[in-house]
Amino acid sequence: MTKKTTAGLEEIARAAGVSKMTVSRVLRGGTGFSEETRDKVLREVDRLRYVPNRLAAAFGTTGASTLVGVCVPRLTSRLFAEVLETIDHTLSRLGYQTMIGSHDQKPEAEEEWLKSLVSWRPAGVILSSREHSRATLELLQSAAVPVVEIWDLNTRPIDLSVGFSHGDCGFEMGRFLVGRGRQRMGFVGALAGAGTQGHARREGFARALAEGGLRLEESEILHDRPGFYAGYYGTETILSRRPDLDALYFHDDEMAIGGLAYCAAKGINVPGRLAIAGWGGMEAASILPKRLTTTVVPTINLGKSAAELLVARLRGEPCADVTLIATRLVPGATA
Amino acid sequence: MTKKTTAGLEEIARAAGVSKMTVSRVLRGGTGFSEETRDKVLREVDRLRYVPNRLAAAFGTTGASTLVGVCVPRLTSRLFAEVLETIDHTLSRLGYQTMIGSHDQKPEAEEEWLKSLVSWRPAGVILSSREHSRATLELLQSAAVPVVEIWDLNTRPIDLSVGFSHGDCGFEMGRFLVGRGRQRMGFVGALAGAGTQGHARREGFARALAEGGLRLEESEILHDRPGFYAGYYGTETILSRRPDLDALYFHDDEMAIGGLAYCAAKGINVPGRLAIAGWGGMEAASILPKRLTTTVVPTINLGKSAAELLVARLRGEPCADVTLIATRLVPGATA
DNA sequence: CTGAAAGCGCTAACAA
DNA sequence: TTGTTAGCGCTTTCAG
Repeated sequence: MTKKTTAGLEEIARAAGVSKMTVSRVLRGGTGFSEETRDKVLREVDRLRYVPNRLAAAFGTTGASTLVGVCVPRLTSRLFAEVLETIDHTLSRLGYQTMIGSHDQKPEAEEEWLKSLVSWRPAGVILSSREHSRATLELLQSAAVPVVEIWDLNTRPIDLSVGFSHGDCGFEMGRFLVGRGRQRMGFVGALAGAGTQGHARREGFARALAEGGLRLEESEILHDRPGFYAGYYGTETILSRRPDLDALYFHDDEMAIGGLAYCAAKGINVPGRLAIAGWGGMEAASILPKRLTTTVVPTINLGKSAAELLVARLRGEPCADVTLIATRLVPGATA
Repeated sequence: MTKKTTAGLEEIARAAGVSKMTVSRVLRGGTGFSEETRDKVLREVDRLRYVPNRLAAAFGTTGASTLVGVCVPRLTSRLFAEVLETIDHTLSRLGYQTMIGSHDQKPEAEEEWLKSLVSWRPAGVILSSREHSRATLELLQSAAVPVVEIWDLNTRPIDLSVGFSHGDCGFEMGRFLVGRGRQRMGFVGALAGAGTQGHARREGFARALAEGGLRLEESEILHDRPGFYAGYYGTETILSRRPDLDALYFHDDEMAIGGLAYCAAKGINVPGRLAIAGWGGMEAASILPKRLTTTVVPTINLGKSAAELLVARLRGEPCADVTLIATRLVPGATA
């Protein structure tokens, strides 16, 4: 029963009256064969419906597969989904294939995923968490594979880094709200499964307030995933403690929209009595009754850069170690 | 320079004083070795930081890799992201790894992805589109690989199908609105990149109206992606043509929320003057000022079932060809 | 319970 | 321009 199911190089070679090597060369579009041979080979490839076996190819050339592992916090996070989709498109256009993983902010999960990935001898790895376990670092080291760290810019990357500074996002928004004359500001965040460095934004935000002679009056960090619910209830909680706040900076847009929903439900005037600012730039943010003041993250640009840089590195082309992707504060009608 | 970079079975075998085969057997947890041998081997595996080479394993056993290809319309579609995430988790827990793809509703894109996938000799494939190109079908056939079609239930599947009926979703919502006494209903949809069989829901919806002695008065199908914007403008357009409509059924929740935003902006009373119903069950739908009337799709359940069925099939266990996943109409405050 | 031999389909290196 | 040889690291098969 060791019958072969599909035609291999061997069959094509025989049918075309050449050797396997010649077929291989033609298929990989190199040089070293005549026009005539090429046509003959391609004809047979087509006729016999040859499907290459990349498993064999990758295996045969120890350490030159076209598999790329990409690990994000969650596939269901809108921003990361955009990044992932862009990476996948870009990579496949360049002849690589993506193996995904998600770590949900747990370094052990990333580690376990990587362990499994490395056994496929990938050509490269794209990681999106800031913290890596010791074992992860060792694995990466011994796998001797290019690594791109994305999202949160790492100025001393393992290898390559593409991203932006969350602290700067927060700082910029803080300065913006100070400029708008807000006096008593609060932050509503979420701990679990954030993956978005909300705390760094909060700190940058606080720094900007301090620079403006103010302070971050109150923070409400939910032990929950960021989302509409969390934003709604977080707003309720923080306002019950400090009804005098006149501005709220949220972990992200979904939470900010939850906050807006709370205000709408309770008749709190936005931005008259309370300013609301989000982060991330989701589509909804720009259409909801009042366009949300937020920071737009260019996910497409980020994903494309990450994928292209990885491939450049793989091809031995020179490439920048650290690539900053600019975010953009977009003032809306809520702050 | 043909130096090996990592330890292989060979090295472990030598270090443990046994043969490669014994190491292989121990590692795969089969039988045919003593306690003592196993401990010795595992100790060396650990000490030498052995990383198996799955490329070699998959290659060596022609047609038995642990790769599973999953193709969805878009990674950025919330519902599909949930399905994909669940599939990925389930598969990796069962020892398989996911290779993703997205086709953006274009059969050729699915075909191209599949062509590339098949060259990795995957153990199985999960597809989410209803239409497949002729070449796709042929490839699937000749790859002789289990196929699970998800999302839109296919009652005559290529192999296995897991999903629900979009027509039934629409029908159920139609009957619900008729029951609520609505008289003049419209549908707001979107064509591009839907991947969600919106037209099937629309038809089911219209059928229910007909059954109630009514008809679908007006449809506005945008040549755009479904989303907040599309919902907003679609509502504006359909109401400008038919200001007398008293209920609107939307392609999905995002569009419905866009519609709600339009009503809020124009002071249209919901549901007093206009009822609004969505589809999909996004989180936001249940918190926005008024909880949206919608149909909840159990994405987790769907993804889990699909992955488990595929694995059952791979293991030769008996499994149902067609698995219906029940959706649930959740009445809110908008209809 | 353990081992030796063969081979999966391809590509690198060398010949011709 | 083309062909030959060897081997990637593992598993299957068969023999101890």
